[in-house]
Amino acid sequence: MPLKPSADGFAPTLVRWQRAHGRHDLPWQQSRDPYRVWLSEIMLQQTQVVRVRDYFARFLLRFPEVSALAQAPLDDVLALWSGLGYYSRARNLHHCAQQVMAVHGGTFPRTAEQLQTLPGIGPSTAAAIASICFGERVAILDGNVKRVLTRYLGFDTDLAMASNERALWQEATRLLPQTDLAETMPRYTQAVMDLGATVCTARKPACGACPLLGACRAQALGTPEAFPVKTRKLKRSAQTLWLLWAQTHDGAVWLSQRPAPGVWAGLYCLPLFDERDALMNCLPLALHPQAQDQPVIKHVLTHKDLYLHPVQLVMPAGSLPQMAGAWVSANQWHKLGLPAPIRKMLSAANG
DNA sequence: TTCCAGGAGC
DNA sequence: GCTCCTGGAA
Repeated sequence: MPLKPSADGFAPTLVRWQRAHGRHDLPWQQSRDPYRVWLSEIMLQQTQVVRVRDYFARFLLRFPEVSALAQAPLDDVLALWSGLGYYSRARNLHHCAQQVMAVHGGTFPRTAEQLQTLPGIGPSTAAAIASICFGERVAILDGNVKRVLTRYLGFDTDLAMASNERALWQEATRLLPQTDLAETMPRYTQAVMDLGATVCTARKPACGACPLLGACRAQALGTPEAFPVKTRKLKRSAQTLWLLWAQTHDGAVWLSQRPAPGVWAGLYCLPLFDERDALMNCLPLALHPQAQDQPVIKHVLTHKDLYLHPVQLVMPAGSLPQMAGAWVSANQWHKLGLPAPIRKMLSAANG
């Protein structure tokens, strides 16, 4: 008997499907320890599973529990996070660990409502932790789930409007399991994430392998890829930045820490300038002939194209007193938190 | 080369 | 409503 796009049968179908066809081998699935689930959920925000695996393992090795993370210097956390992107997540992660220690006595709160008060934990992440670890009946609504639900329901209003997003959240709550919550909620939450990641994909969804086949509105319409509907007014601007790439003969580079708000906040970076003149004005005149413009690197952010112009300068050791920063030896900068394009550029030049 | 997925904070 | 990053797919 085919399902109707109603609440009946939706959750049980997904729970059964998860048992047989969901993912069970992810490292953070081996326990319902809130620390591990929290750590993985923060890393999985805006980031694919394949990229998270190694970072998760390294973090857990270095910080086996929340107290270790709370005690670590922020620089260590950023260094370990380097390359994963969206560095405010790392700063919030650290801040959250400290708050769990200071405010909650080292134990994560057990409800989504309380979890949401912690830094870096929004409504969806709070629901993920509360449902997986504590069986609370709360709905996650990340990108995967929006896709699954809008397709299943044929939900075709614009999610860019807050009222429509709220309506979808209500639908998500209506579709949750009704019974045996301690047992079904963790598996249901995992099921919608798994279905969105492996079957109900953004492009070329594998409708033939979907347990909701026959009940899904979008599949019946033949236009699954038309969901979810979200108008975006993304105007991407361009910005040129000049990088002072000062290097000694033995491979040390001049690095300074990025200020708190803005791109790459808290990371170590080559000094950045808006204009080439501003960069050159920070150098002694005698060094100007040594300056060599390197090929432009294009680095794309969500809504900004960065054009990075490195100006390389090999010079004797000695300080560059006109600007903040320090010489960092090749052994040391490898271990620092660096933006991905900077790390890549330095590594290509120095092996 | 361009396009795109992916939540929280402010 | 705007800001934040990256790598893989098209």
